[in-house]
Amino acid sequence: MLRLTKKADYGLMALKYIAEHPEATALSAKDIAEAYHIPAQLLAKILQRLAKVGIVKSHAGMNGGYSLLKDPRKISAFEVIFAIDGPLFITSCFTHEGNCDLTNSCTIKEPLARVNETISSVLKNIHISDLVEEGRSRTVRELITIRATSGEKILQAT
Amino acid sequence: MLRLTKKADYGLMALKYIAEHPEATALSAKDIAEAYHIPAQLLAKILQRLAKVGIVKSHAGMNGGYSLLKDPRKISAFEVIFAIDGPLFITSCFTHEGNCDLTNSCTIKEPLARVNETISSVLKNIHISDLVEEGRSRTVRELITIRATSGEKILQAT
DNA sequence: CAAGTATACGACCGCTGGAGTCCGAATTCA
DNA sequence: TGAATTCGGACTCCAGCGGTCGTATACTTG
Repeated sequence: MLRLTKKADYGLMALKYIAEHPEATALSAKDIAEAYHIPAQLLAKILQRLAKVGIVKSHAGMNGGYSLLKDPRKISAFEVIFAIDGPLFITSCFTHEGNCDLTNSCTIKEPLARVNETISSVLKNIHISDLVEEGRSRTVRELITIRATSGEKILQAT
Repeated sequence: MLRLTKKADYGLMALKYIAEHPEATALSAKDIAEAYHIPAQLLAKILQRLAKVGIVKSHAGMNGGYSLLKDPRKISAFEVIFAIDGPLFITSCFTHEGNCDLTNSCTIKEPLARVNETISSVLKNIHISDLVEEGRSRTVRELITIRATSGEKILQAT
């Protein structure tokens, strides 16, 4: 019902991969792409965008590639997705300032904006350092249960 | 970054409208569409799908239309969106059973599935009765702050 | 310096899926 | 019977995603 673009997916995967290899000074887009079996050219464009935002640094030339510019614990999934896909909101007619062509008729927008904010905060609280850790330890199950109860708390507020 | 389809939007708006007019035995798709300035034919198809699932009842013939079949407090935004858009997940390669073509390479999927669950639970806890109320009273601001703190709780768990 | 490797970036394209339309049939009320 | 309405399939239109290509540029190494 809600879809994340493949580009954002690839971006997160690539960042995770780089974070997992701190010993390498730079990893080429080609190498990362081969590791995940995704098109190299596409991944390169994604990494370029991440470089523009300052999440990643690019090294041209031989033995070049990309390296993290920020602490993995400081890179949230939100900013990655934002950098790649741009600002898209859950409600179709929601701009940065929340304008709607039919302000009076779209009374649904307010509660949906709340949902939008919830999703944003969740994504902001997930960092690529989390992705690296979860690949090894099995804390995922616990987190899911925690997540479920917190969801109920939101309900009770209504 | 995450988009809800217009159809789902329209469906929620229509259900809210019907819930706001309990005195009417049946509201035609045309009437609802005109109230919100949305294409009537499209809304009709949306309501048909909601009728199939049992959320709404259809009355053919003159003075026909649609009426709620369930208590507005028992209709969650989740089931409405699910009925209209079908099962779409945040990760592109996530089926009902969670299969992925590259199981080993897509290590990102687990944490994203958690996000997916979070969104689901939030949507399950929003009912169209909430939409009706929020259109009048100003409880939205409070709810947003509550939501923000609960998001932080999810963070702390990591 | 020259060759080779990598990023940088814009142009391009196929295609899926969302948004919306059209039309004929069935149903019901006046 | 006729008007209003739902029902449902088929259809068009088009934006945007996913992906490719080609060229320019930057850097490293021999």
